Amino acid sequence: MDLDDVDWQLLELLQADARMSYSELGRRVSLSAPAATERVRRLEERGIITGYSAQVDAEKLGRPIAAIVRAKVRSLDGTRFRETILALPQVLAADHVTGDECWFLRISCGSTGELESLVERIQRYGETTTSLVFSSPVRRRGITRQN
Amino acid sequence: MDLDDVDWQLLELLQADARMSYSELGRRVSLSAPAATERVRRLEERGIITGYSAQVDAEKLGRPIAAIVRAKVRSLDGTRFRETILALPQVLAADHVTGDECWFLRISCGSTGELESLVERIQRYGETTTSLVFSSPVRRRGITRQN
DNA sequence: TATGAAAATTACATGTC
DNA sequence: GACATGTAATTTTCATA
Repeated sequence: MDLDDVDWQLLELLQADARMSYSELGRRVSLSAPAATERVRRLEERGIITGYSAQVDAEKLGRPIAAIVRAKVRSLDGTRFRETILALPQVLAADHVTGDECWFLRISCGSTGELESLVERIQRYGETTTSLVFSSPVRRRGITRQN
Repeated sequence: MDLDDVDWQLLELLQADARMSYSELGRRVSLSAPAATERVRRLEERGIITGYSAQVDAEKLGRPIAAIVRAKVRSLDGTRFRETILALPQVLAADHVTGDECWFLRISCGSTGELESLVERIQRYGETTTSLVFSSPVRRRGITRQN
């Protein structure tokens, strides 16, 4: 997609700290603030930067249970599954993948009881396998330039 | 953790757009800019907000292959596994979970060849199961107040 | 609320094809 | 000469004591 060194630096800086000011970004990449601003604007426009989000500690927000639920969903039920399950607030991420167990859901909830009823709802669409998350040593590594 | 309505609103706003200015945040929650700033500062200080990051499109950055690799790692090899595998730039996330297949790795790479050699490296620590990601209909839902 | 800093906007310069 | 991309200068908005 034809990015130069400065674009990659900006991407890395913004993946590490999305609230960094344009002035500071400019300073770090040795560019004036307007030039840095324009670079970032173009990265957004091209769809390379898709958004900016605060990361929060789910545990501190009263949701200590994290789980990965894998589900086998029959293709006929796919639409309803997407409409109902994927819309639930406990579903933080959902990947449609190859193989027999075709959905991977990342779940966050307040108690094992809540997880239980959630899994039961998912099971109306097919078999599930649930794994509780002990820890996530790598949380969200940024995409870096691959040499 | 004793958050009020305004704190939750700020969390939702910042999870949706981490670059929103304090003035704008204040406007949205009917607070002065300094008051909003102080609220956010406290959320950071309390560890509720852990950071801010730009989201990027891996595909547009030349990494069209996303995969979930599940690995069975013998506990004796755990330390070396953490040191070597979890440090790789292709590993975007890693969860240590309950059950036999004790690691879930989210992989992003440029080609199936790259994925292959990565999986081979992981297999030195134990058996793996790899699923290619077709799509991720839910990418990173924010944590919202649960009623 | 007041001050300095940063963002947005405008105009202008430079380099590349 | 036209376009992309940068700096400089100015005004408005924002951050922060």
